[in-house]
Amino acid sequence: MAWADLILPLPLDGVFTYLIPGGLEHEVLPGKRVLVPFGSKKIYSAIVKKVHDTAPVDFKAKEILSVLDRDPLISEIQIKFWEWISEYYMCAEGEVLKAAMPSGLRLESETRLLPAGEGQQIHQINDKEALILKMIENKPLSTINEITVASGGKPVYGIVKSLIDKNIIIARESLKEGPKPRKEAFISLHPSINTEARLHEITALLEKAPRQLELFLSYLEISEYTGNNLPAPEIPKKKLIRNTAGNGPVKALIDKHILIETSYDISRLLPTGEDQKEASNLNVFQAEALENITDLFKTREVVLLNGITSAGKTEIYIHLIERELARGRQVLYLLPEIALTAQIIIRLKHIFGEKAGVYHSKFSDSERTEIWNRVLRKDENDSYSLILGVRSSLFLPFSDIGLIIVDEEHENTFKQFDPAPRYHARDAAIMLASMHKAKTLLGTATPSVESYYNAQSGKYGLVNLTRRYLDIALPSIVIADTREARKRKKMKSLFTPQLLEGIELALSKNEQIILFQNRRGYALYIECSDCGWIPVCKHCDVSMTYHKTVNQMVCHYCGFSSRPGTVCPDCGSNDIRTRGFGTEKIEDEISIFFPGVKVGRLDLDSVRKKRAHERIIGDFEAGNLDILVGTQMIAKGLDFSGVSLVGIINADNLLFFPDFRAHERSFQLISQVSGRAGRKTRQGTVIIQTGFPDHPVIKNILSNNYRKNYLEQIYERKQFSYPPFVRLFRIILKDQHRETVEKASALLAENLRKRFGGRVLGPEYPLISRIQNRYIMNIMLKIEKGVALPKVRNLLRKEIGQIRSQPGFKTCIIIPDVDPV
DNA sequence: AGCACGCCGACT
DNA sequence: GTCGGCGTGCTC
Repeated sequence: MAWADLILPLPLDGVFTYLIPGGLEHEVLPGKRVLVPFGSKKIYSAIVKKVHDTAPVDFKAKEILSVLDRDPLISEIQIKFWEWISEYYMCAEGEVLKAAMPSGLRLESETRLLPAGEGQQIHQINDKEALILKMIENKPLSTINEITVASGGKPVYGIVKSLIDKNIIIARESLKEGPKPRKEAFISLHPSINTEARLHEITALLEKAPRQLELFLSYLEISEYTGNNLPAPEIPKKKLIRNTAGNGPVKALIDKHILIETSYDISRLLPTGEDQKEASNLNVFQAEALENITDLFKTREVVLLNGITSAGKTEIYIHLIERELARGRQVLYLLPEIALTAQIIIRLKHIFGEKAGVYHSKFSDSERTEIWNRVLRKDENDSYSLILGVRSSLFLPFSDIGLIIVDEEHENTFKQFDPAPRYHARDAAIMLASMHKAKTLLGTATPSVESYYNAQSGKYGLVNLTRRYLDIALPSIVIADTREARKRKKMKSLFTPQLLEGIELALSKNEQIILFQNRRGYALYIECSDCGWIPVCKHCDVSMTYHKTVNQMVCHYCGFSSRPGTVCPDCGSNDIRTRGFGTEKIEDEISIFFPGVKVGRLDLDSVRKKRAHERIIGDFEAGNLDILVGTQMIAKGLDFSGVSLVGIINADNLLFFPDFRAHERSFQLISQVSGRAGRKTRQGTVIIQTGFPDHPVIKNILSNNYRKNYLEQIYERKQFSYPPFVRLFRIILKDQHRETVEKASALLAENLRKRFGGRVLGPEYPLISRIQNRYIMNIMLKIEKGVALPKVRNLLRKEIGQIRSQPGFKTCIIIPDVDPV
């Protein structure tokens, strides 16, 4: 056993074999991190995948420099899961590693070096080693990179390694490393001060130190402590010193043993124990659904819970989670980014307290590392056994999952697109669950066609929950025909008379309104009305969206922005107008039609700033806003009791989006948004503006008929060979030169057709044919059921490799995207 | 990905 | 004459 196959955090296929140096034989184990040299300069920390005794034949293995962990950091199941993701989604295992681990745990050439410290034997060291050692002694915690630079750019790892071997220096070990959790200081009274008499004594004692006295009294006031032999409450230090100058008095009182200061991890201070609530009792329909789920889990790995909005799915989840935790197993509750809101977090935190951890993309790396560690340390008192997280929380180091809940299962944001691995969190969750011998529950009001199909075919269990919690009436839906209104010249800007009346009525009754528009920005574009010139992004092939508040035109694909001129650069005309409309413009128009009304906006632009999202939602909840204008962000997981009207400004740009999922998505989105209307007591109203009131999807929405919509969709999918009847592979080609992508795509498509025939579609330019100066072409592969997928993948890999190896195509980026959404 | 090597154009 | 551009090959 002398070699180790390693996964390096690089987008390179396969593993890399390194020699295990003498002395490390028993330390190099699967799942541990090791430090290795790679290429001429770099040092990476890699994960050991396998240890073996097969000598490599066609290359000379380098040696592992050091082992970073005492115990494996990655379990066997995780390695298997990474392997599956990389195989299924056709990416390198290194790319999975990068997505899976917080970068804090992935030290690269940033590895810090330390002198080994006292009591070391004196070894013989040569001049070079002495020099490096000196550097490390002078500046402990230097990185390998820094030392390389300091020694004139010459590779130093050999020297570093021999110093590590001689135990003269050490690479900082994982056990000591990692970011410190953020702490918050709390102030309490010294335990000896616990009677009213003592309090009086202290007050007298502090007579001559007015500032300290003031502080002491202010503690008593805030904490409402009166001394009755009870322990004094801890209050946040921030709160105590808010009105005092500086830290001096606090320190003085601590020195006098009057106050004591304690620090806690901030993450433990999120809503916890004190107001912990019980899960509420289930109504008869929920109880029945719960029982059905339990029953189906006896025979199925996956159950789809199709529960309409407001049916109380979360309550059912809570009961299932409680049961699983009681069995000592872990639970993962996955939500799409936009649905993971404060509302749901607080609710679950109240019930599960410190057992529940939240994993969100907005967390800093140190917070992620902290969560990682708390999942890893199962069964310790600060460990998390329930994780509430976004798709990447699939990669947390669970050791024994009992249940994975995928809420809002139909959301396409569960599919990662940008960097590899391009995985679908719902599908990956099902795989992960099976590796843990756990069950998966998919929950949604509007199942994806794929999942519902699986439920119909018996592959998944299906549980319906059709009764709204407390029997709240469904909102009444009004279709406002924009074409008709336009014909009669009744349209006022973007609004039909129905919508304007609806808004007015709601406002008069002091009720709140949500307006949904699927586009952000002010205008979709600016146009010269004389020559038709439209400004386009100079890096991408899209027209620029005009944002009025900043007077900028912004490209929503690459973020490039520029200031619009007042004259057309093409023809010199100064008749430049805005066309189309986004959320910003609606916000603007509302204040014209309804002066004095308070309007808020919730879209990607308005929530860029940290906490802006919470602030806007909070304002709306508190009734400080009358109208909330937003994109799909408003559709998810929010529960506003004061809303009586939901307006959908333009359903048509959803319905006619050129994609085979457009109808499915329209139904889902409009249902979700509608669900925001009139939740608690009153019946709400939804007004949908469309030019096509007879469109089948609109009809299905009117009759609230998910099933009919599904049947229409599944029929189309079958007719035109789309998932779930076929499996899609999209191959994306990108290059800076139009000609290169076109030639490479044409050749790849031609070669693929030789193997797959008519299953190959394209190449085609996508809707946006150039992004960030790269031209893009897509080839689609439709593989019918029953064809062996590993074979397909191998052929695809081979053909892609074949194109990549040709001179002239070397610069072309070729990316397979499996099960694209 | 990141780095070295090597081959061509515009510069001190 | 050389500096630096990118196209290409390689990394255990």
